[in-house]
Amino acid sequence: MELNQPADLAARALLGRLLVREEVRLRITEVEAYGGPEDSASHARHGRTARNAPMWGPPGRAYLYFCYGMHWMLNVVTGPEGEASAVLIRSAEVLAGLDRVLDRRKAAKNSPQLCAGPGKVAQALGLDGTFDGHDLLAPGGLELRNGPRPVGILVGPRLGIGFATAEDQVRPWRFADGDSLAVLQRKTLHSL
DNA sequence: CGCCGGATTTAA
DNA sequence: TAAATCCGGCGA
Repeated sequence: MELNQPADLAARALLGRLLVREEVRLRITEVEAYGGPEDSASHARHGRTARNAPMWGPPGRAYLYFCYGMHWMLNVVTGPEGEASAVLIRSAEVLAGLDRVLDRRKAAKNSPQLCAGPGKVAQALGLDGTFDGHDLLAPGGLELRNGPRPVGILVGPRLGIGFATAEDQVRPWRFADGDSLAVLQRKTLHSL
């Protein structure tokens, strides 16, 4: 699964792939690439720390972090071991296990936006810090599997990175399935 | 050691 | 538009 390559390329390769945990199956519809210390928007921007250590690990592992004091974010580690990069899973569609997802997502109704947003994706899968470093390519727990690739891909700047340099803020490292409704801020995206 | 602010979501 | 809510990273 082409994860051992630069984050932006790996990010595109992750669109359409599946995240499976027990009866819940999600199809990835939106992602964002984050690079190493040279990327001022990345958690790796201050170098290696206990929190971001998984980003330097082998590709195909999970990197989970807690944000805004209430949300877990799921990333797929990419690139060669020893170099920091990861792909944030931003949105997904529910292919199976809808009852379980609705139960976990509390008040949410079954709309195309049910898992549109990184916090929502992690919540739908019931993820937390115990999945940090988990091998997504091995059977058991949370698994990443092949799925139907998107026909058209949309590209645009990453969201929520106002703290980054102007250059990194406009870097077109957000990717989405052009045919999916589970995508945030469609207006800021354009065809690849 | 204390402060600042964040790869967000939700409801008003 | 703002509140919820907490910990990582930085400066002192």
